[in-house]
Amino acid sequence: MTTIREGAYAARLRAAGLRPTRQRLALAKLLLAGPNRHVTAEQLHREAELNGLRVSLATVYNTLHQFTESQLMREVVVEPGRVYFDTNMTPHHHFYNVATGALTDIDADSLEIRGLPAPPDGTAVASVDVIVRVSDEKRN
Amino acid sequence: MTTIREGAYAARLRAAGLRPTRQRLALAKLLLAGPNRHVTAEQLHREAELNGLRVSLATVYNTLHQFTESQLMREVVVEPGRVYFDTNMTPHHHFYNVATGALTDIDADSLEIRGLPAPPDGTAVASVDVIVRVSDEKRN
DNA sequence: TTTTTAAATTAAAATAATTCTAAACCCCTT
DNA sequence: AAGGGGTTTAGAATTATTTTAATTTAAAAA
Repeated sequence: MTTIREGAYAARLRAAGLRPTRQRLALAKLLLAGPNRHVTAEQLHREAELNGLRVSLATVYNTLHQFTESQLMREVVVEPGRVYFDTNMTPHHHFYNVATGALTDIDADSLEIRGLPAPPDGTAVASVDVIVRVSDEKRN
Repeated sequence: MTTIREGAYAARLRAAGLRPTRQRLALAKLLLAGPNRHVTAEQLHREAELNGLRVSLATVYNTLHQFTESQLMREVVVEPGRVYFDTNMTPHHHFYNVATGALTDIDADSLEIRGLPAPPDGTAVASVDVIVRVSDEKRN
């Protein structure tokens, strides 16, 4: 027992095989406290600095990717050059507002996909991502 | 009747409001002759040069985007930094082999999506993209 | 506790994909 | 044949991300 008491986030990082460093802990708190979030690396970096954490953008990228590998988050690509990191790890899909960039979750349970053909020879399905692109309806 | 006879590709470009220039015609032939294709800008650029067309990468990008706007093609984003241009304009989805980068079409008619919730307030569904990620099954 | 070791962080440079710029060019009409 | 405006181009610029190499820090060993 080297440490008397260990925070819940430190424990989660350890469980994922990641050393609970200052910056990882701070980012984990920003990301994983409260409701699910969709953030870009740039957004999270700005947010961290606003909260007084001195952290480089490279570290934010590293950390987001490590969290993704460790299944603490997932990545969502909606457009060229637009990648979100998503803290919602339950199976789900997304609405993507092409005008505002806003992502909204769609619970996987509410969606049923039937008739999916067999995948190409020698391959197996790893995951299914549905992105429903939406736009402001006033238009037209 | 300014021109006696006009190639089929020139006519298609005109119909899309694009002047049938040498490079646009050549790229259109590469893309739209034969079966449907999934290409990156870089691939098409290399292919054009192999076929003796002197064309800059910027023009390939411009042309692919113009073709996309004109509904001659569509764009498919599968991963950060990986954009394919797809000549199949019938409604369809994709298998994406994460190991090889290969895209395979899934006819939209074969797929049925039920239970899609209402889109966020003030928005209307523009399109639905399904990407089924597959990997080599030998693994494991 | 101090030392050691390996991992993590950083600034800065590098890379990759794409877009912009401004000049040269060419398609089309007259 | 000539002129005008869209088109093409090389190269610079931009954006997003990754790498590098040096420094710092956390965890283990002494």
